[in-house]
Amino acid sequence: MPELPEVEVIARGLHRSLMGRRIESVEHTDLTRLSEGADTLLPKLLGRSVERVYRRAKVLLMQLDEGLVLAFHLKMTGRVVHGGARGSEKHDRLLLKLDDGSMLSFSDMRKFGYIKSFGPGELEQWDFLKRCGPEPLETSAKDLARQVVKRKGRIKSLLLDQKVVVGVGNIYADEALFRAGIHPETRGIRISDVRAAKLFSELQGVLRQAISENGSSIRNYVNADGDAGAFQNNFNVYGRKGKECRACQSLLDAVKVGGRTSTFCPKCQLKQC
DNA sequence: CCAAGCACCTGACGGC
DNA sequence: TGCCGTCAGGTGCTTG
Repeated sequence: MPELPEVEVIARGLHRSLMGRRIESVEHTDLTRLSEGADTLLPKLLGRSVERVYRRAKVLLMQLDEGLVLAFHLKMTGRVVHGGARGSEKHDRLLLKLDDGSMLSFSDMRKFGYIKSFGPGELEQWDFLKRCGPEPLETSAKDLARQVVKRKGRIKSLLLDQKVVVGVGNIYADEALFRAGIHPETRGIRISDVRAAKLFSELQGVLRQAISENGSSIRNYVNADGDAGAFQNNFNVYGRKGKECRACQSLLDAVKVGGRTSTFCPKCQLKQC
């Protein structure tokens, strides 16, 4: 579900509300298909305190005491929400009670998401993170551009490739391509260095703006407090097929690129093969 | 190594 | 009302 801005907003919210909280009990688990069984995960959690919550790529990371780190990948429909006491709900996978009586829940309708735990020094050895490319907001647009201008793949797929750049999903890839005036099917190798740098500069802008507006809510996303984001009101193309381009009033079109719907303006984003 | 396509899962929605 | 196809914010595996 969430892309970089949504995970970042969740991480900041949880960091504020969970710092110093201790896990008192596990109220509910459905860890079927999660990477770790309840028998090994749950004993590690009891009595641990939260020291820091942060994000790397699209992964939410919770640093606990004794060097333990919990990693949450939300995939398409995962949620991590902190709030008042409540009973378990249909898609809850893990429900923790904290020492102030509040609850932390991880739920995921489609069950693509997962939780992994890491002991001291183990997080750095995690293959998933080792394979990840640069963070888009901590790398210059020029350096990011180098990753795509030699590649034969279509630019939309390259933006979604976490080895090229992390954190970008279907929404922000389409929005960045629109802002840069690049057709999603354009081959990386057909894009000049200057236009590729412009693309990543626009990507950085759209990601920053989305974070400042609490992320985008299409159907499932809510932040750590259970509130929806607002950036979906600023979409230029995502989910707007058949509507008028905000820049030129042409009707927006959509194609499948790498199996993902890619919405674009046929006039503002000319195809260059 | 790179590019592309399908698999994983549940639910919402539109057409008949 | 119900059945069927299609679609959904991501990634992993397999195939050329």
